[in-house]
Order: sequence, then C-alpha cells, then structure tokens
Amino acid sequence: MKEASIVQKFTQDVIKIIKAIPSGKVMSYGEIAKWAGHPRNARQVSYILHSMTNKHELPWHRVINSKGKISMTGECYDVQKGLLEKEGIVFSKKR
DNA sequence: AACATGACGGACA
DNA sequence: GTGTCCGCCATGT
Repeated sequence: MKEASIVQKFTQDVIKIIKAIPSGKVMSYGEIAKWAGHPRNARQVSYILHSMTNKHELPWHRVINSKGKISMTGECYDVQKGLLEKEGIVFSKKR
C-alpha cells in the first residue's frame, strides 16, 4: 500500500545482484543498474549502497565504476583496496 | 515545485 | 591512456 515498495523494488534488486557477485569479481554501477532494469541509474546504485552498507552485508567493496577503479570520496578507498586485494582482485595501480 | 548534490557513464580533446 | 564536459536521475533541502 505504499508506492515506496515499487521504488524499493529497484533497491532490493540491486542488493540481490550485489550479494550474488562471486568472490574475485567486481561489477560496475552501470552494469548493476542495467541488470536492475535501469541502465541510466548508475548514480542511484551508489546512493543505495550508501544507504544499505550499514544495514545489509553488501560486498559494496566489489562494486566499482566502469573505469575499473574505486571512486569513493574519503578514506574508505584504502579500505576497499585492501578488501579487493584480499579477495584476489587487482586493478590499475595508477590514479 | 525548484534547486543543488552525487561511491557514475559515455563522449570528446 | 588521461583529463575534462555533459547528461541521467533519485534523494535531500
């Protein structure tokens, strides 16, 4: 009875996809958004992660941008890099 | 309702 | 391959 449920449909879908990411793999926001049925909502995917990270155990560290690198603003970048390396993931050292 | 913001993506120089 | 600009769209004020 809440239209919000429809909006969260996108959120739930994104969460399910991210949780389905296998170890040693990474997905870009655009890819996830496209699989969720909203190929232009890459930005919203990042927004969802911000909202869910502390409520769901999402491997958000496996979610990166299309450039194959982490974008985040802040120290979290270092945390992600460490987690990714622990998963066996390596990306361009430049930038 | 309108404006500003943002863990992005793609195109262009 | 790197740097810069524009566009997409939900969320917050």
